[in-house]
Amino acid sequence: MAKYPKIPEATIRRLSNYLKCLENLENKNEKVASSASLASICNVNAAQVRKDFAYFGEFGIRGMGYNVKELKNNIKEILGINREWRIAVVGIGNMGSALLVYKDFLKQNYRIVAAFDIDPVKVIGNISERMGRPVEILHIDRLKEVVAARKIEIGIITTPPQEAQKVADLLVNANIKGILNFSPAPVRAPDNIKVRNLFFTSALDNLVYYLTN
Amino acid sequence: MAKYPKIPEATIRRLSNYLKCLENLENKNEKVASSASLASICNVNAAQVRKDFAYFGEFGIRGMGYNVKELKNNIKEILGINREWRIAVVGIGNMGSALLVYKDFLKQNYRIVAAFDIDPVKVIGNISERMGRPVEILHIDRLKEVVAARKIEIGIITTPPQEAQKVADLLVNANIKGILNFSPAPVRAPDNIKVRNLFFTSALDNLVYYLTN
DNA sequence: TATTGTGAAGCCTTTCACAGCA
DNA sequence: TGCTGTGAAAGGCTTCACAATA
Repeated sequence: MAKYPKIPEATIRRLSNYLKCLENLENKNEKVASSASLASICNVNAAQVRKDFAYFGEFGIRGMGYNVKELKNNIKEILGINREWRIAVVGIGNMGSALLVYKDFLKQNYRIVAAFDIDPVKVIGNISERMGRPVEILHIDRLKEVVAARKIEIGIITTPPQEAQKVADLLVNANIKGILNFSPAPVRAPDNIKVRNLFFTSALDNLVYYLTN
Repeated sequence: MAKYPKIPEATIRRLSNYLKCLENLENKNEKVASSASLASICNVNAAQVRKDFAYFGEFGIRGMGYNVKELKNNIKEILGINREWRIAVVGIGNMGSALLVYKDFLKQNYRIVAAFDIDPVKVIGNISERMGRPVEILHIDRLKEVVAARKIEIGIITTPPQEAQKVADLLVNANIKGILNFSPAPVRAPDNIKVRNLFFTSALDNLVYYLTN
């Protein structure tokens, strides 16, 4: 732990973005990117780009720029995503089902290795089977057992909002390390568990604010 | 426009969060919330909460706190979401279909009034029909016409990443005002169009960074 | 008395400007 | 020459501490 000195949170957020942009450049067969070109793609200042990287090392070549592939790998290592992360999805409705087959997770080494619902039989009949059922849907009662057996570290919540906190508690009890909550009700967990609440409406709210003001 | 003075971007982001927390409190029949209680739920400093609101007016009662319902309405007005916003979803795969029936959008006055795909016939046979088809799936060629006819202001992109920029260009051409991109490829648009790229993996990347470091 | 609203201080982040280097 | 890496300056945000007040 504490592999790096104190890094601005905003820098960490931007790293993910740089990564997506670099993958894009790689797909276009671009080998090199300058801080200026990355900055323009990501809507930030070029000095910001250089400073963000400089927290972690000297990744660039003066007079040249950054090697796209190398920089990509460096960012992955910084973020800790240069290895597989095993994930459980809880709540296999429409959104949960969509995530089970979401292609970008696979590409990024995020592996959904278990799926849970309160009513797996119904779910299989309704949605998941039609999507090719990438993982078996299990009853929520088996959460703790399966999280341990399959070495799952992250839980994604895609239940209705009324169930979200209950599921979060179950995940904590199952010794999960981190929770990503897609349901529209904020969930809490003890301080040693990292929680991210991702509200779809927040992205729209933000957009709308800047459209209005 | 410019209804308010210069507000920190972070404040706008937090307002959405306060709103979700207030809705939660309202569901629990809480009538009043103090800056301290909101702060603890939202993991911010109490002075921060008060300052965030103070940019826009005096919403609280000294010695008492904030009236949950009033504060909720004030935030909605600030964000500009105290009216209906009409939305088109482009790309009706698993994620697009899930958004078409996403309940929290309805609750928040976000109305998906059109859905587009390159192959509406196939989509209807595959996914959307099974979800009760809340809106008719139209061919992407009709985008511009339908955006105008239905007074659509926001476009959501849920296509595969290779198509995302093309769709963004079509939305711009259709005189959309804002774009929310759910595909994992960043899209760009002229400065007068507001764009938000929402990458699911970014939320995981962030979580993983703090799990690792 | 309890809690808001807020000026001022402190801290953190961004940007500038240029030295350093391939 | 051109672009990175970085110290210093500028700017912005958060927190403190307390006056205001229901």
